[in-house]
Amino acid sequence: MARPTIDDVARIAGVSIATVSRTLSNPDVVSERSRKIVMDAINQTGYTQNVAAQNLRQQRSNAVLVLVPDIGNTYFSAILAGIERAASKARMTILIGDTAGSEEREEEFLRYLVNGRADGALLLNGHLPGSLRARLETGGVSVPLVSVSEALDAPGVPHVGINNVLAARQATEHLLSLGHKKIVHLAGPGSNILTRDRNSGYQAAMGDAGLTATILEGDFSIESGERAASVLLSMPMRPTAVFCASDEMAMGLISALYSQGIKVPDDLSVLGFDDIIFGSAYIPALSTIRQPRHMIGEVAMEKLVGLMGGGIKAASEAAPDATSLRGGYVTLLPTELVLRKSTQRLQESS
Amino acid sequence: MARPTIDDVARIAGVSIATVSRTLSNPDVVSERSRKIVMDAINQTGYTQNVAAQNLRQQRSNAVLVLVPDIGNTYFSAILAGIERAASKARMTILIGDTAGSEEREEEFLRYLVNGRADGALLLNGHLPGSLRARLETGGVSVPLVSVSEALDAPGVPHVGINNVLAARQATEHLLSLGHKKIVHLAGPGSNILTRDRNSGYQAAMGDAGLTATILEGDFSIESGERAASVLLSMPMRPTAVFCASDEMAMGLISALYSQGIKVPDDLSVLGFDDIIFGSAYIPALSTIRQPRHMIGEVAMEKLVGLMGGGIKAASEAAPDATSLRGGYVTLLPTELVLRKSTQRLQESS
DNA sequence: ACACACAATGTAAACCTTTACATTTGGAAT
DNA sequence: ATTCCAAATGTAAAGGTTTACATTGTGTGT
Repeated sequence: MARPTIDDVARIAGVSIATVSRTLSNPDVVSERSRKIVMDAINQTGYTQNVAAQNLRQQRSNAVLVLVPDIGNTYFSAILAGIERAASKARMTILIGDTAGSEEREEEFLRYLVNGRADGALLLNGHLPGSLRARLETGGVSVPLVSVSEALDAPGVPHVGINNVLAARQATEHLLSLGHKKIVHLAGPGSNILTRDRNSGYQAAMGDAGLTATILEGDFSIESGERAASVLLSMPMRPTAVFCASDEMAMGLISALYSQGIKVPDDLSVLGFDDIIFGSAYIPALSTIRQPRHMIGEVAMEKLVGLMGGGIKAASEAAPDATSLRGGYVTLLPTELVLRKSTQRLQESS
Repeated sequence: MARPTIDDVARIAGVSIATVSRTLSNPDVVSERSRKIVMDAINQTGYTQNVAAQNLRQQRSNAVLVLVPDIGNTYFSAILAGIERAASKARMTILIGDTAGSEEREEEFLRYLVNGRADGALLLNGHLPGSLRARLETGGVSVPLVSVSEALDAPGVPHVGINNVLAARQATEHLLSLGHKKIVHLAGPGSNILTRDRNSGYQAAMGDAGLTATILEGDFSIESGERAASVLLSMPMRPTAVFCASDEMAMGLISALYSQGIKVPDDLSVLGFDDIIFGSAYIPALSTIRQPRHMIGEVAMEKLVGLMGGGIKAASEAAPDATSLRGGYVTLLPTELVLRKSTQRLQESS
């Protein structure tokens, strides 16, 4: 027997299909009696609405596209968990698209927005291909979009993330307060907006202290942290502290230093960024800047739902101390310095 | 101007909508000339097929549900990356459902299979609610399903994962070969099929060596590794090696031991499981059993696509040395012992 | 010149809902 | 009893495809 349709239910209940549809979508307008009969028929048949038909008729999918550069990366997957949560609260389905660094795949996924597979998108990849940007804004019918974590270079797209310049300044000042003067920043890829912000926060703090800034470019990965170790050690004036733009790089760095006999924090202080879950079990336990990744995801999703005119209740309540800029277009969630064992006061001996 | 439909394209091209549909879905049956005209019209209008209409008509969604216990967990997210990859190759969309341990959410997501949102599912959560199990098999129209990593207790559902008893035996024998005799196994939750398999692999190896097995129950998390440290230290006969059922637990354990002055591997050898990316940057670098998580995901997805009658080419080629049991129902991918620094030969001194 | 086969195209139905609008029903007010 | 109104229900159209079947056109073999 084929899947039951609304007609089957209507026939069994002895009402019209309109009544069946209404008991499901808008129960208040149908009489108590009918509602009961219909529900019985539904239970009896095991009927569920066909979403394809629903989507077709309603011209929306109740789904949102989430574009991530790498779903396997803890940094993103934690944000995804937050997104999932908010989505489920708003009864939305999420379609996760892993671009894997390919612009082609990126475009492919973004087509979901025009072919009706998704009603809006959360962009965690810091990029919106021009080909689609134009298209999405054609005719003034702009698609609900919000950039997450990594801001978009497009104007007018709401954003939720952290204040990277502030966070980097906070990080640098911590190291400064421990007496360090030769502090280098192991940064992310230069093309990155995140990186540019963090660089300027670091530079500002160093400048304020009358010190010279040194930036090493990495790519957030463990390996790039490892590679940084040897260049650090070969520097004419060996630094006493390094502020890494990701916990991964910090770990790679520390472990590579360790195998060359340099101990953290005794010989060198290392500060991470992100506060991924493995930092606390690292040896030494990693001092870092915490990003509220789960909340970033949640807030972003709530914002998107708001944009789509959906009826989620307290979009702002979730993040009581968020900063809003540009008239609410940009939401910056607070970061936190978490002090563990990988940074310490500069030893006078040296 | 509203989104162009197939009618618009047909009108502009001066052909029927059938021809337009055919040039898109089955180009060979339309003449070169028409194809050209139609494509021009498509480019001119920016037409894309409406998926809702397509799904409705074709009675399928080309989407699969992927049920995970926790999307934020690296273990799963790496598998997801593999799934994504294979899905994209097969031009399938994946819907990731994070059950977050709630059976209610689990059921909610599984309803996707009956309401037409998804055509099949990949189950990474080791569980299929009875309420739906019956329903899915009603009328012999069973839904394409494959369990991944954690086998299902349901019969007849294809599975792809690793040979946990073999892997655990391999792990234990490694420790044995280093001269250890007092080896305890820090296991996962007892309810878990994975755990039961690994336990028996460990027990078998210990039995073969004429040694007594000791199992400590954990839950795969860093914290449960930390907690294990104190119970390990308070054991009458302190073990010289511990085999952990996850890298997370291994790290938690090592770090908690470290803060109590016990050094790994000098005072105690620790072997992990999974080979998550952070193991190599850990101090000491973690010896572990590698699970080919990316490939597990890929193979699982390919298998599912096969079940759905889809036309993916070489489903088996991806995993040349996989073991197939029960007539292809169970695919077990090879694990690998990766030796790093956290295990070493038992020092005779003690 | 004709029949025939085959390729290309077109027509129209079907997929399953939601919802604007029309109709019915029952009761209240006159 | 009649009129009117509101609540409940029903009817039918619309949403955009795919595809079975029908039709048209073109060339081949006689």
